[in-house]
Amino acid sequence: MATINEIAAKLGISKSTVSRVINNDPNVKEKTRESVWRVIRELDYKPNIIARGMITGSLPLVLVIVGDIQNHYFAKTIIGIEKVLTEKDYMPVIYNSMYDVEKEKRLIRMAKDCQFAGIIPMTGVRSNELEECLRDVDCPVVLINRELKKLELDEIYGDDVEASYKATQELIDNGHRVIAHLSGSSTSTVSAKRRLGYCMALEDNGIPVDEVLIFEGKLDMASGYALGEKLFAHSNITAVCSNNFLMALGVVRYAKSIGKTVLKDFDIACCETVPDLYEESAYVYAGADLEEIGKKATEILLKRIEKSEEPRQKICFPATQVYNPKKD
Amino acid sequence: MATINEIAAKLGISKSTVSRVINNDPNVKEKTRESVWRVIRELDYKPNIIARGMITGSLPLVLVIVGDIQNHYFAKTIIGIEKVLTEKDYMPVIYNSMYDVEKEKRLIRMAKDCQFAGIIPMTGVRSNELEECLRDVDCPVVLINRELKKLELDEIYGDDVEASYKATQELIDNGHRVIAHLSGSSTSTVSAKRRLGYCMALEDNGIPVDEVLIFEGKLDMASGYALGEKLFAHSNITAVCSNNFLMALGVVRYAKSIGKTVLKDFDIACCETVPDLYEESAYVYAGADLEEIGKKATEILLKRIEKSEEPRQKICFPATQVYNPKKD
DNA sequence: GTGAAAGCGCTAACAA
DNA sequence: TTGTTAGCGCTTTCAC
Repeated sequence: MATINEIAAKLGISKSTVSRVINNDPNVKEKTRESVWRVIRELDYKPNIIARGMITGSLPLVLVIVGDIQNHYFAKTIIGIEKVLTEKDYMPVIYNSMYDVEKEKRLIRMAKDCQFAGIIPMTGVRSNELEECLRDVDCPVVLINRELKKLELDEIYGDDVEASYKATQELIDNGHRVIAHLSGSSTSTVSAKRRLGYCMALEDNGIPVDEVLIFEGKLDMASGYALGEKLFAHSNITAVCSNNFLMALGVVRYAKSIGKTVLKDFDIACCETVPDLYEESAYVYAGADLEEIGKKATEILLKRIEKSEEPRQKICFPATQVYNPKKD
Repeated sequence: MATINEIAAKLGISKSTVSRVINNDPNVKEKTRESVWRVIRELDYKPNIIARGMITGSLPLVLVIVGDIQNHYFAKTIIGIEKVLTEKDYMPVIYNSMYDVEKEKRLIRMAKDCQFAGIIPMTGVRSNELEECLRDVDCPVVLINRELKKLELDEIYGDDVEASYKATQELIDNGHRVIAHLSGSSTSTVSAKRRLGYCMALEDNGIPVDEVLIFEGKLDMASGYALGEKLFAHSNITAVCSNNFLMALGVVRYAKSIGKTVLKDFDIACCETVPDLYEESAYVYAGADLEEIGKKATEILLKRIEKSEEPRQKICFPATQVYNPKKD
């Protein structure tokens, strides 16, 4: 690997000048600049990121923590993050925590030790310990879809209350009155908001909230399947407002196993956008544009990395993507 | 952040001794060692990974390239990789290429520039350019489920021919004779092998291979859905051997849209293990244990990073996980 | 416009 | 068993 020294030696100039050229310092004579670039190309020189990192104190790496990589909710957001990051020569480091706070803490510490340029935590788990951990890092942090009350961080999030409200409203519009809600853990901010939107929509339509109709589970398909069993034990339930798509899939799978069919025997809604193939399917849904959320968060993170002193931002993306198979 | 110098100063010893303690050099008096550790704890000292990296020439980061993070095939393997890696204080850097060779090349170059400790490419795309790119890196590389003929690299892979063979055999055992095959791109080694296993099983059972029954597509659900339409145009097809699970899901979804039901109207098999919730479902499948593959590959990579001079390894994991809903 | 020199935090010879 | 020294490749003063 060629170094800055070799280039300097080859041209009979000092390495400072070479460094200036690499870093686009204007104080270099045009001729010198050109000859340096020429040799850089000749020698296929690549700056040593680690050596540079030692001085600048950081590496061009951004840690992105997601709860479950198989969940399209995270996957779609990651697409947006990656687009912005790689464009600016930063490298996304995706970490799949499986909602395990200990794992997340461990990775954040590693990112700190490796002097990452930034961190984007995207899991919805509230956790004091994690908050402590995040307070200790010395790089910018932008939160996606989560709040950390004690920390003054930029926050980008979809309007989950609105999404859930709209999804529930669609079910009500379809004529349903006994609507179950599948919720995630109550320690998740996102889940809490979606539960709230569901309750608000019911109340605004004069339907009393019945706690018995709210089922709590994990956010995966298996959990949806398990809750499906409990849920259909209530013979009077005609619709389900599911926290997320994966759980909804699980419910539909269970329903099928007992001979019930979506749209015919019951309606089901998700409080988030669905994977592409399901965009015009039997699922009612309402949610924000996840890729845009990912992009926006990353843009803000990059600005912070470049030491922007803008005031703290809290950006809410409305639930613009709404679909109801019985309407559209 | 405390440094090695502060610790040395505080104890009135040299930084070399501190460095020795940190790196578990046996040539340190027990008393000295203890006092150093005490101060390390007092000052909450963390070694600067970047500074260390400058000397050792590498960072404790391993790049893992997958084609599609939403595909459980990759996700399951990643679980195994992450377990081994974090245990040894390495950090997994997952990159989701969406099967885009350009993106992969870019990330590999970044990993090289950042002096990553190792790379695990897991996409099945054959590509000369990628091969060039991988030849240039100076860290160990272990391949999962892919071959690079020109490079002498360790390779860990599931026996895809066997998986496909077994899956097809199960369909034949169920009485099928007109079995379609959904294949991935022919530039993918894995896809080519699965196609081969399908053909071999047919031939071994005296069923001539009919090219018309082989459909090529992308490896996602949408593609399966699209191919479903072509496929069911052949009214005589009674079973489908799908390259992967996502495509199979797509087919089943399309089938449903035209009123066809799995197990009743047709059988479908996947040449890989399925996500947990589908382990005892309507899908026939055969495949290797993906988590084990991930673990094994990572163990070998770690050994290479520690300069093990073992001969090159090619480890094949047989398709031990077989399921047929009509048998079990 | 350019160069010389210091130094980031650490490891690894070599010396004692 | 420990200390001294050099240096990894780069950026960044500070002179000139």
